[in-house]
Amino acid sequence: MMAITLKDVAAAAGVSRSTASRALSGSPLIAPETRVAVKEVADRMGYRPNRAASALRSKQSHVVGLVLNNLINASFHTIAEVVQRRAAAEGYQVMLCITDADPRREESFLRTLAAHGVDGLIMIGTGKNTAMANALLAEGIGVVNVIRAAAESAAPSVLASDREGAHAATSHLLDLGHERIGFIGGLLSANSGLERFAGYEQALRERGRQVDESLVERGPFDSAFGAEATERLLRRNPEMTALFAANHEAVFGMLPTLVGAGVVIPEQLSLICYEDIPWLRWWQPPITVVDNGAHELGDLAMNLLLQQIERTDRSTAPARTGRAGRAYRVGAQLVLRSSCAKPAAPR
Amino acid sequence: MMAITLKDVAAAAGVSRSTASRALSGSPLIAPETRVAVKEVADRMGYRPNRAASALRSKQSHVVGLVLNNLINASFHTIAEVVQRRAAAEGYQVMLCITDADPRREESFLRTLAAHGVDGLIMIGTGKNTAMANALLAEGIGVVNVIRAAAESAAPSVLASDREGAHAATSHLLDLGHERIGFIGGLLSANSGLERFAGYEQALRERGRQVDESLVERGPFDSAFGAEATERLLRRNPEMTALFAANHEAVFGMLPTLVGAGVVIPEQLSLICYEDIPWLRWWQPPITVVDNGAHELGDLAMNLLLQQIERTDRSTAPARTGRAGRAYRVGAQLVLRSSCAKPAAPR
DNA sequence: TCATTTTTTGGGATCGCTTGCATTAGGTTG
DNA sequence: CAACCTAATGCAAGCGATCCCAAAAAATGA
Repeated sequence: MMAITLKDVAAAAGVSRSTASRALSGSPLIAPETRVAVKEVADRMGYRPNRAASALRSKQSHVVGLVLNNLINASFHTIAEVVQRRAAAEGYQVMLCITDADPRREESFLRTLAAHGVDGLIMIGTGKNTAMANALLAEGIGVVNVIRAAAESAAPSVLASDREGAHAATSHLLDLGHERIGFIGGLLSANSGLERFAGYEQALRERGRQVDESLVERGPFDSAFGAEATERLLRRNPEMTALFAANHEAVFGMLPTLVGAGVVIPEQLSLICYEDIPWLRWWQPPITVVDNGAHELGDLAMNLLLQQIERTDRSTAPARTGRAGRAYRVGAQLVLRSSCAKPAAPR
Repeated sequence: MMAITLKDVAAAAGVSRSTASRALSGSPLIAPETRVAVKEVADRMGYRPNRAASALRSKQSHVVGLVLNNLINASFHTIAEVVQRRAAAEGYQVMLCITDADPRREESFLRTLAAHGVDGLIMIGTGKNTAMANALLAEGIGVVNVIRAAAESAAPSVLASDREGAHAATSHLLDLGHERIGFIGGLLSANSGLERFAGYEQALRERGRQVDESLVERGPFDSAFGAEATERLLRRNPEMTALFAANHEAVFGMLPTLVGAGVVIPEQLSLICYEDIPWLRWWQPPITVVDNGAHELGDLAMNLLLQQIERTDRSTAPARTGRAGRAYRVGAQLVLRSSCAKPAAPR
């Protein structure tokens, strides 16, 4: 069961292999009638070009790598979907790599992707393999960082606006007249955790207020923490009138706890969550959220990657080595729904 | 910036290309010392074998395809994660294909995957391209169906136990003494929708009861439908004491609606949901669910695929053509939590 | 020691495609 | 009509690995 090769098509069409190749790959130096004829024969025979051979010879695999922590997280699988869709639309396939944020696994994937000759890769990286990523870039492999980017990265980055998003959410609550606003966030070791807290702090400062650490809970990105943190905050701060959940995974634990504690939203507590997880829209009441723009992050990343690939395509010169990669920001959007109101007893 | 090739490694190690190749690919016919020496040189030089060349010559790409509807659905991205992890652990890369359940896109992906020379593929298919999938199988490309499988498929299938899961859930509610059990399900056009309804019906029948269509809501797999369906059921059936949500996406709309309507679980309504979405465990009260075993589905699928790949590896004979592929079932598990109780007023 | 077997290595063809260069066909111009 | 140019095609050389087959080296036995 030997597969049909270009040679077979050429023979059947009565042309040489070169001509057949040019006809199918859209080269301009070929007679239009020849092209049509060859294409027709190829179709009829069910010819499938051998990508491995093509990649070997032309140094173009039409494959891009996607390196990320996991697919459970909503932002991540949204990005993965967007990237895959755009890639497919442009004639590229996507190689999926899940790192669990482990630098060693990440490094191994980078090597493997390079071995597979990917034309480029998009990474939500750990920041620990920037040197290697830069080396790949210098070799002519496109690289785009998403969400996280080390300062030394020579590749362009698409970043979320964590600080701005948190700032907008906190400001909105302050505008409504809230004084005691709880904050459930990620660990300060995580970049997004740091930035969101900074946004919260900045908004308070701008109104001449200070962060009250008794209103702050920081922990891992998971539901169990969300549940515990919520309980602690409620117990410790009976006078808390608003809550900003900046740790998106914690929301899974937080909402049920609030319901269980009989807290009425927004009458007793105003609430804003980070990340627009679909079901938050269906909650009763619908929850106001900060949309971090996962869709746009993926889309822009793919655009930048395609740009790089096209560029290295035409000129063999590797794309701008040395210079630090430009950073693009995707805005965070405050999506107003019904979980926020004026505090019950405004001062 | 030419990459290091096997030739370079061989030269540096003072051996021939054949020897170097054998040393690195774990062939048994080579002196142990030579192997060590060559490996060391390769390491030191940062040699990365060119997979395209390797694939071209050896007909083994070490890439598998994964074809599925989307990554938003929890079962799907869980399966994707498991498959990717297992694949990576076994030295395979995963090419991700998102079809949106569109047969035309699916066909295009199958062609492309074949063109890329994948060693095998796992598909949550539409069932409309079985002929093509069978052809690929005959060509020696491994194929495994997941969740859905056409009868004519020659590839093995890993199926969920939708009917059994629904049967277990309904039986549990009947055991508790419930008489009027609502059903929110998927459209009968979807296979899982059909099967889950069948399980619900069968459980009722076994106790000598009939399906009351006024207790049944069927619709698309989305939150909006879940919200509306819940509202309709509550309005239409004040005497309904239990609810089985067999349409996992609908749950996002259903739960908030129940809360909004002030329905107390499980005192006023017992509830079971299909699919173990993480946050259902954190709900107040924690929701009893049917776990469809997404994790196991992915794991088993990958095992079967690897088996096929190994097999076609040794003997060139294509794996059992003609015969219909064997079907494996992954059991559904009723995970008891706190959302079910005896009906308030048992007869 | 020499013939014979076994183990290890090297030579070179080959996988299927792309691409630089040579060639031919067809058209234009002085 | 020769001379020349352009457009279309063909030839053949690789890309970097693998692997058959033969050669060399090492081990074994008589």
